[in-house]
Amino acid sequence: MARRMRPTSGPLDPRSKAILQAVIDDYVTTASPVGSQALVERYSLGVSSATVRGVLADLESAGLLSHPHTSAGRVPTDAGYRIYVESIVDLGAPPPPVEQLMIRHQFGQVEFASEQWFRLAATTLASMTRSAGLATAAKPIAARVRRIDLVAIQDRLASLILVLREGTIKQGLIALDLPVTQADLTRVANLLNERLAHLTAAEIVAILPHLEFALGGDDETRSLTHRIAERIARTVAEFDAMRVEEVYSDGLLNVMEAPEFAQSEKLRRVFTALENRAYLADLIAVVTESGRIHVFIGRENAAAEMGEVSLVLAPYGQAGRAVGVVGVLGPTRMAYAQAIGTVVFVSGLMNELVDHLYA
Amino acid sequence: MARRMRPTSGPLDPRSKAILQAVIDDYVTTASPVGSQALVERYSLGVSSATVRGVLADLESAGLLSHPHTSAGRVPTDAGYRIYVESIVDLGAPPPPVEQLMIRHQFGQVEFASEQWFRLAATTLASMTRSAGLATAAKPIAARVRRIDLVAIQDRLASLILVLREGTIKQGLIALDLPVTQADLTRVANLLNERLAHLTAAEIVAILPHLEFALGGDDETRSLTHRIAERIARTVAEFDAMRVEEVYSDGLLNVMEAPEFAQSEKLRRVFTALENRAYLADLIAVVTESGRIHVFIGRENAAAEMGEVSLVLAPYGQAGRAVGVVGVLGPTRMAYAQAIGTVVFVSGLMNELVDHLYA
DNA sequence: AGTTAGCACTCTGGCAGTGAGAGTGCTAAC
DNA sequence: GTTAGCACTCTCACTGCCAGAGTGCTAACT
Repeated sequence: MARRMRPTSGPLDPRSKAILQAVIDDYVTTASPVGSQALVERYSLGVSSATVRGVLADLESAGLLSHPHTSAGRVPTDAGYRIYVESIVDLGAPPPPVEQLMIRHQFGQVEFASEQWFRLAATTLASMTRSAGLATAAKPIAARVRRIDLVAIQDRLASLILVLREGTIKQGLIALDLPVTQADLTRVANLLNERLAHLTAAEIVAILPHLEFALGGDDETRSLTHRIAERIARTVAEFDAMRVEEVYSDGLLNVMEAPEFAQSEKLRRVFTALENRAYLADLIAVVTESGRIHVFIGRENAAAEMGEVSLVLAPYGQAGRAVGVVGVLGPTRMAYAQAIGTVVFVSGLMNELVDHLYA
Repeated sequence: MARRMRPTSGPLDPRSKAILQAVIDDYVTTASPVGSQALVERYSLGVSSATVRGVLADLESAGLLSHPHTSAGRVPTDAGYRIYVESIVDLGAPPPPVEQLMIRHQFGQVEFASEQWFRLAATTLASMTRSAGLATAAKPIAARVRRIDLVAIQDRLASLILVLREGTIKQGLIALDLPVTQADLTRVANLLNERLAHLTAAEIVAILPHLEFALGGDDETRSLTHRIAERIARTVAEFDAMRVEEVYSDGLLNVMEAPEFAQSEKLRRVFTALENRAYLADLIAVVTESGRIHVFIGRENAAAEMGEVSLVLAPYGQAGRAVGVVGVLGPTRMAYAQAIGTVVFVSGLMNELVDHLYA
């Protein structure tokens, strides 16, 4: 039985690989353990069920398949999925051209640089993969101010509205020492727009000392302008420091439909993991830093709640300027090829949109 | 057996009412059908289990209780809950003073007129009632423009930023016939701010014809200004026409924990109903129009997916100016008294905030 | 050597049967 | 009108049982 002696770490011979792939394909569609007979019937492997049984036993001792119980078929382990994913990660199965066209069309109709991009990305991913779709906004490394506006709310209360280059709008309140009119605020806003447009937080801080001298007007106006400029710098810096602003998700219902989540307890764990976004933020950081697509499979996830789901996440945007993440979340038993192809496609689309924004 | 002959439509005698209430209280906490013995043990009803059995049989034939099977205890029907709710709807059980104080404090820390209000309301309701919390923004009947800003994006593309009195920010793109600079746009924005501030959509439309004459500047600027003013009127009108902008929700996980949703199929139906927001929008319309708290119990809901959940929804705001809705969603087996008390309390808080905004 | 047919073995899932427990409805006495 | 007593019903958990599916092993075959 030299076969059984093969070191578990070595690369798989083609036949074993084909059979592993067949097991995974079958299990992904049927959701039930797959036996040797079913394999020879459904896939043209060119060998008998007895031979397949031998290979299955090998794959199991290599840790790629598992056995719910003696007389059940085989189920892929996370390691098995891993091997499978490694062999397809570079390409996946891209969506059919017709769908690609449809989706391009939809993206064309959505407003420039608005949060609708990300919602649409999540929705598209969800409906194409029948899993949950995830998307984060493209977050600039160092955001730049595009436009500043000040709105009088009450005597001593103003609202600061900050439009960043990437289209993000930040709003905040400013309490004032002295009563001001909308006209005062408009004047200050115009001044600030002149001086601060296109600057980053650091650049604003750098010119703060020079700002006061450059300004005309009375003492109060100068001090007010200075305070607001500081506030703007702080707001932009806070935005820069945020790891992930928000994760848009859609199609969580698709995940609920998977038979493995029929007992709502498991489902609950997944939702809990998603609701506390810290873990997701970690994964997103990994993906953006590496700059390439990642597949996180089941228990490979550090978070125990994620033990039965997989994530396919891809970064998009321009490294060093603005990056975001799109991806899908589904049961470990996921159609990885399709999921990877779709995520790659959508991240490509988002790349184009970001390029357009920075052109 | 005169007892059994009582017309089912008549008002309940005090003892029956007390027993119905005991059944509901017990069932709400234990989630399992309650029998006559359990009732006499746990509640001081002053009568024997045999008597209670008689009353239970009456309540059942009146359609207020039901019987999963011969030898199980009683379970309240939707009609039973309805009777119960009618008797407490005016007051409910307000949250304990300590909690009230804590929540007031939290609301005090949140920014004025921002969406954080509504998120906080939903979160607060969720954690206090251990159900899902819901909240919509206070939607003005006729929104007024507070501030207009125009940002140059590209040569012939500008972004319109519209701040409404209620704090809502609307953003939209405007394609331009001729290339313009940010300076041009700023000039136009200043003009528009002068003329359109504090106006409603209808009022803007009314002054549109006079706008052009009043303006100086060249033909192009005049036509641009006119076009943007039209666009503003349209945007505000669209906002007015929207029934419900967004429903913030939190604590859906709490609902997942209820034993009646252990099979995820039922859960899925509820989520589906919430995801397609049309039905929720209907309910919200009912509540805002009536101006009072509403309890929608189980199958009373027209939407079949909602057959196993109840909603407690209360309006807040100022009738005729701006109204929104807060509430909770939970299993039919819900602690109605607590839920009603909490919703009333939170809607009161939101009232104060709105009053402050319009003061 | 690798492959295959045959076969004994194991384990699950569904089904019927059983008994304890809970709760009812009815009746007769208070 | 209320209560005690009791026969009755129905569920739930447990058991034993059987068919079916799938395995692992061995011996024969190419």
